[in-house]
Amino acid sequence: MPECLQSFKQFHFNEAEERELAAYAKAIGHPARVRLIRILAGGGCLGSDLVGQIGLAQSTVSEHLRVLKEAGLVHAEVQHPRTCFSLKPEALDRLQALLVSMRAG
Amino acid sequence: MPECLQSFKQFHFNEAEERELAAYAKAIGHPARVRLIRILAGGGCLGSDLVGQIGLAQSTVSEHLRVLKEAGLVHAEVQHPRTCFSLKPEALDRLQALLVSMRAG
DNA sequence: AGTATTAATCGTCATTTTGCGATTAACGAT
DNA sequence: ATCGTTAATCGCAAAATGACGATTAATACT
Repeated sequence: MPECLQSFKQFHFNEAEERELAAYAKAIGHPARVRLIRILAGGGCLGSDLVGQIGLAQSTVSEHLRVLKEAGLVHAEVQHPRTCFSLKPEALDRLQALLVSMRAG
Repeated sequence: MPECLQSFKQFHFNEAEERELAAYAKAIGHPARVRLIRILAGGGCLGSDLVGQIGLAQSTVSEHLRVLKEAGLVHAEVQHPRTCFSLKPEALDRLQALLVSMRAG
């Protein structure tokens, strides 16, 4: 079915957006991080019951959370001994928008 | 703003879907692959003008295409000396649906 | 049979990622 | 001042990824 005859087409690449989308996707690209997002999407946040919910060591969960924070998907609010993690919905909105625009371009 | 008091909530994880979403995201999680998808979304397919469009070696582009194929995002149809690559829109539909359900769960 | 073209594969190297245990830092409570 | 609790960080090992040049495979055309 594919026509294969658009070799000549001009593409206007938005390199910044491409990197932005890739960064979001990369952050989500691990089952443990998908699960973390799933949990955090299910309402506010929790300390590190996250560690309990996922079958991984505390340091490993912390690292995954770091990745998510670095990508801007998750926010951390320190509260005394524990920290409160929460999703940043705007980031997921943005990701979805980037996905759409990638297809429609 | 986050309430941080849902430690007790029960989560029904769909591990298969989590891995599925992570796999899609991981495949997209590289700028070169985002660009490949962008190009392929812009109509049918092309041989390896792809190599020209992206500033990478032929073997590298081939590897990125392999990743995209393995993730089910791209289809390859061999035509004599050259191969015709095309997007699989169902896969992107599925990815978007998984993203939505991850947020709403 | 021999040539040209194109994608895939191989081998290699450097870098990054994943995971763990152990340690550290912060800070409220005793 | 000491004790708990919790998250972050430090090393470290194993594995995966990204990139390249070189080689191979497949197949139309001479």
